[in-house]
Amino acid sequence: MPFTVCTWNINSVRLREGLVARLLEEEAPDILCLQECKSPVEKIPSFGALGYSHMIARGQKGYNGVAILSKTPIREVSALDHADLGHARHVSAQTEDGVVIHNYYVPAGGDVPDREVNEKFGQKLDYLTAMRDAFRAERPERSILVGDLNIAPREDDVWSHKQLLKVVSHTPVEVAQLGETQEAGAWVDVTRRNIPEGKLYSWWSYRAKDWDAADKGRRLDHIWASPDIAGAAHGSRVLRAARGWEKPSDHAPVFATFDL
DNA sequence: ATGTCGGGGTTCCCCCGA
Repeated sequence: MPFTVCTWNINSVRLREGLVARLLEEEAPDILCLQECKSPVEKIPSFGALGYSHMIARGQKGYNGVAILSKTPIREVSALDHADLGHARHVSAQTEDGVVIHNYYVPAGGDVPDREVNEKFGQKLDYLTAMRDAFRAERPERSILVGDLNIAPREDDVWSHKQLLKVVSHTPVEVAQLGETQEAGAWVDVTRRNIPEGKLYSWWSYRAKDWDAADKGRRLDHIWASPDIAGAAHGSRVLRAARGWEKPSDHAPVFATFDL
């Protein structure tokens, strides 16, 4: 059975309840993973009326927050507070088919890419180290990792490699750290396996006058799979149009389909 | 330094975080 997963940094699930509903109605993924819900779990709107009656989430007031919505039953596997930040940045759940879905919101890391002067950058690196160590301790199998990883690793994942080398999200130290995390789990970057060539973005700043025309994007949102199921993935895409919806999130949804 | 958003609190503006 084909199985479609979607990841979307929604930047407030309560403010954008209507956009989530639109996505579910128009695209009907089997699983939708949200980040930056910015809501306590009990205040996340229900999407049960649209057929998504199962949700596993972690939330906190005002910041962060991750949720996994599903058409079919899912059971919680874990909710990890990597680097002991006290944040709601991860939750994982297992489908009835035995597939584990990890939903991550990696810290953005502030403005200055130097942990000596910017504590948030240090927290981002520490968070990635903790992720890496968790996958070294237990190699993922039959698993999918999605989320806003807040790093655009490849040169063609940003509008200008040269101009972003010192910008948090594309610095060599972050890219190396993300690479270690990916390697620790033998994770396959499904999006780039399916779309190996060309510029590809999932985020465009609110600050650009005309985000579409300027197209100064970055690929911060990712779908990875463990090597045992990565070959089953196809149909990866970014729903760029959602960035142009009314009162949009600054991130676009990313999709992949698995024949499992 | 700046741009534009969202949330929360010391609210009807200001701060933080992104």
